[in-house]
Amino acid sequence: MATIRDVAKLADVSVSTVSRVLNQTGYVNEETKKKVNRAIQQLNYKPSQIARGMVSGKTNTLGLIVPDIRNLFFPELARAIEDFAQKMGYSVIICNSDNDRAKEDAYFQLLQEKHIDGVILASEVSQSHIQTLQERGIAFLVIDAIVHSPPVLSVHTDHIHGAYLAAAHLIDQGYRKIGHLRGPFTSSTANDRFEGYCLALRKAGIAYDSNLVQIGDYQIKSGHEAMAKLLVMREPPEAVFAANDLMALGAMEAVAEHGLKIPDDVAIVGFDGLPFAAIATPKLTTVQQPIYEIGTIAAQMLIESIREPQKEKLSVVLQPSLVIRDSSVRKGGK
Amino acid sequence: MATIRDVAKLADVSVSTVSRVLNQTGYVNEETKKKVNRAIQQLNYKPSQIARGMVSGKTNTLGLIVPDIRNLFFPELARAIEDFAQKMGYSVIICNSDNDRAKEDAYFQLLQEKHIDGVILASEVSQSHIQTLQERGIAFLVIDAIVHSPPVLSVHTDHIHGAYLAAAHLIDQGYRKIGHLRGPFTSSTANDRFEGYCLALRKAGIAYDSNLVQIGDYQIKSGHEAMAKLLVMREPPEAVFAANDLMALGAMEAVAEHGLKIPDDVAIVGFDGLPFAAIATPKLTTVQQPIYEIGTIAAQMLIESIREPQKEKLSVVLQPSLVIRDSSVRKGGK
DNA sequence: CTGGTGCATGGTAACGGTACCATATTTATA
DNA sequence: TATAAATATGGTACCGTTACCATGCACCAG
Repeated sequence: MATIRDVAKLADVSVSTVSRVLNQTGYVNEETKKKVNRAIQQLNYKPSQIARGMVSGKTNTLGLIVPDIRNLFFPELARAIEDFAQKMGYSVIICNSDNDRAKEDAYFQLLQEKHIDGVILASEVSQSHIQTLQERGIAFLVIDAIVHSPPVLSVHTDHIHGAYLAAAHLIDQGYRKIGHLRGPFTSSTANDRFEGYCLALRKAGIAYDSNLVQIGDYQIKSGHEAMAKLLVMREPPEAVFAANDLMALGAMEAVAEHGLKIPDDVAIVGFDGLPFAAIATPKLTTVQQPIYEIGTIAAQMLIESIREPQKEKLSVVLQPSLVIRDSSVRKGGK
Repeated sequence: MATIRDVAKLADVSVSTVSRVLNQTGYVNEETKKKVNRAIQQLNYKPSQIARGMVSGKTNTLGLIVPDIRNLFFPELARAIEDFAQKMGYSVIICNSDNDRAKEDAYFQLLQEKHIDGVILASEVSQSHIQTLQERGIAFLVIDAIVHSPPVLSVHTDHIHGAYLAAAHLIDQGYRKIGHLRGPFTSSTANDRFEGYCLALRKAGIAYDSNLVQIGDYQIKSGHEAMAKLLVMREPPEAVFAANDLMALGAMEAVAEHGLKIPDDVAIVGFDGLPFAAIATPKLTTVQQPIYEIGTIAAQMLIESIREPQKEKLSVVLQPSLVIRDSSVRKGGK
């Protein structure tokens, strides 16, 4: 690999001059500039980002920590982040944490050793890792997570409002006995979505019935099981709001197994707006999260914060929207 | 950030000694080692991978070029690669090429500037990029692609055999008039799958009928359109082998729109074995690619090749398997 | 007693850039 | 015409490591 010194020699100038041409700083004569560029071309010279990083302390690299890139929410998010980052001259290293403390620790070690400029945390966040980042002065941003310490960059969806829209839609369709398949108590999004569900009921004057709320873990199987429990009740709900699309899908399977029809016997609404919701049978009504937008904004805010560290740490909330499809609308009306 | 000099000063030894402790090279007295480790702990010192890269020319970083991480095949692949890489001390930078030449060029520029140790190409590969990598001495491996130049590391699925399994299965079910929704001519996997389809027909003594073969682009919509064309024929096929699961899904939609039932009126088989195939309605019979395994083997081979560049460049072929579900099996038999 | 060998440690030149200072030379300004 | 300002270029320390060489000491064999 050619170095800046090779270029300097070939162009018969000093390394300083080459550096100036490269970075467009200081004064360089037009003729000289051409000479240098010719040499660069000729040697197919590419400045080493490692050496640059050595001097500047910057690597133009971001870390993205997700639980598992295979979870359908994350490829879309990763794509958005990568798109924006690439446009701004950053590359993205992906880290699958599995929400596992040991793995996270290993990644944090790595990100520090590699002098990553910033991190997007789309996984669960532990207080101690946040602290590490703050102490080390590494820029970071959390997605959909609650952080108790001082102001921190964050982006989230308004899960409460989204869940409210979902439940209100079912109420609007005439249902009164509405079940909810909620996510784990440890998940703030699950708690928010549950809250939105309660809010809609309260607003409609419907009494909360804890028997209608089942707990799952955001996976298909748990949705299946939770729904099965509801279906064996003496008076099962006629409509169910699942806390995410995966659980909604599991619920749909359970309903089919019980020989019931969606939406005629049971209406179902999901949450997330993953692509498969549109192609499920029947097509799933769901609360659409603006995933790509979340990713873009996250990347944008993070990069801004890297470039102007003293700037105020903002928190952005995005609104989801209800996408009404077949799974929640009876053909002949209620 | 503490440097090796800070550690040396605190431990009252030379940087050489600290370096020796860090890398476990040369002689270091037990006592001294302890003293140094204590200093490292105390300062929370992490050796800079940038500085190390500066000296060694290695970055312990891999590039993964995919068309689009949102294509369901790739998250699984990426996860496998990342898992193995992480275990071996490498990080992975993802690049979405969109099979776009300009974007690929930009990434290649980047990977060179960042001194990436190796690249996995799961996107289309241009001859000139291969050449660049070879000239620069950057290790690389291609997945599911044909490379015409000298031996190159590669992993692929036996698409011909997989497609053969799919078509043979339909023949086995008693179908004789079997359609095929193929992928683009520019895709070697599409050509292979088409070949496997032809092979099965030939073996069963069924004449090839070009009217039964429609072309798509591996997306849902094209599967839908291609299937629609087949359904309006005077004598539409009773069974269709779609070149991937996405097109199979589109085909299923088209069948439903025509008021026909799967598998009673039309049997369908897909290819890839993506998660949603198992949860589609009806559940889709498909040729399962060992995606995670492909990724693991790819990462393993690439890292080996980085560490021993002179080693022979191997080509590994993995066998897919047919997963028979509801979309291709008539309840009462044919 | 001399010299080789194993152990332990230190000093310092790279690696490939950038930043900063020094030194012309030309041009504009008082 | 003297002097400042703008233009153009070169020299080199430094970023944080590692690799390599040098040095010193203890021990043992000849």
